[in-house]
Amino acid sequence: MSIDKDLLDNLRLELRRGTLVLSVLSRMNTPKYGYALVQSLQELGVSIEPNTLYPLLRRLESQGLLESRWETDGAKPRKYYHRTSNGNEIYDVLLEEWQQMVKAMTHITEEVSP
Amino acid sequence: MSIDKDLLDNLRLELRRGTLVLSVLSRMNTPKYGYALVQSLQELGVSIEPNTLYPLLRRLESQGLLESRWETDGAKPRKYYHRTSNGNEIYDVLLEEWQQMVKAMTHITEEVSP
DNA sequence: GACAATAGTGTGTGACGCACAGTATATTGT
DNA sequence: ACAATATACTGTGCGTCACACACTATTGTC
Repeated sequence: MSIDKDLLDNLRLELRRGTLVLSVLSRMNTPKYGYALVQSLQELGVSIEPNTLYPLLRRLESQGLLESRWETDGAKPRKYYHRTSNGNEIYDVLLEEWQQMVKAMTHITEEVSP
Repeated sequence: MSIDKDLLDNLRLELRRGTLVLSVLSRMNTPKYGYALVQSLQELGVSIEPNTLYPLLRRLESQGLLESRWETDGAKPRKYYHRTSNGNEIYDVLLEEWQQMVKAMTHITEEVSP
């Protein structure tokens, strides 16, 4: 029986929810702009489309975790984002949550069911 | 500045999506019924409400990953679930996905941003 | 001038954890 | 005997977000 690709893609997508926020916030201790962030996340093993990242950056800004400023000096205008102090706090707590979850998941998937 | 609890709860919930499927599937190599599963997941560090677990079990069955049968011998009728062969395959692949994700997340959150 | 790369915005959809509401029966406590 | 609690389950709607689709604009390369 072959695996249902649609179902697998769907489950994979559900696993990604939430972790993208953590990935992005982890990079934003120093200012970065969207296009370069796509590249550097890719290099670090987190594949994300521009169409997903730009709205995410804007949402995190509206939620008060990031703030932005335009750099228009160069050839192309770029919107730089960085974490706010609130974003720093939320990031720290979320990272802890993630680590607890990983421990729990490691424990439960290694425990043999009776 | 105090942390926005609502936002944190929301982000925490997003992190949970997907992992509950993995948690539940990990337990279903041997048949189990809903109420006991809530208890045993709780003991293994995965807190889940019955109102969340029962619909999840039914959804996984409709997706072909679990199948069920009623046990009506005892004092109370119980619906036992266990993984299908398709569910076994999906579980193995999803577990691998999760482990890749954990590695990527560990890498990216430990990497100091320039 | 055509095409690719760079850099961004706007909008709608599908899926799921959750909350709320509910049913039914057995067991325990008074 | 009756109330409270525990056990065991079903039904339904909502909020949220990663994604897909569509789009704009300018620079760089050939």
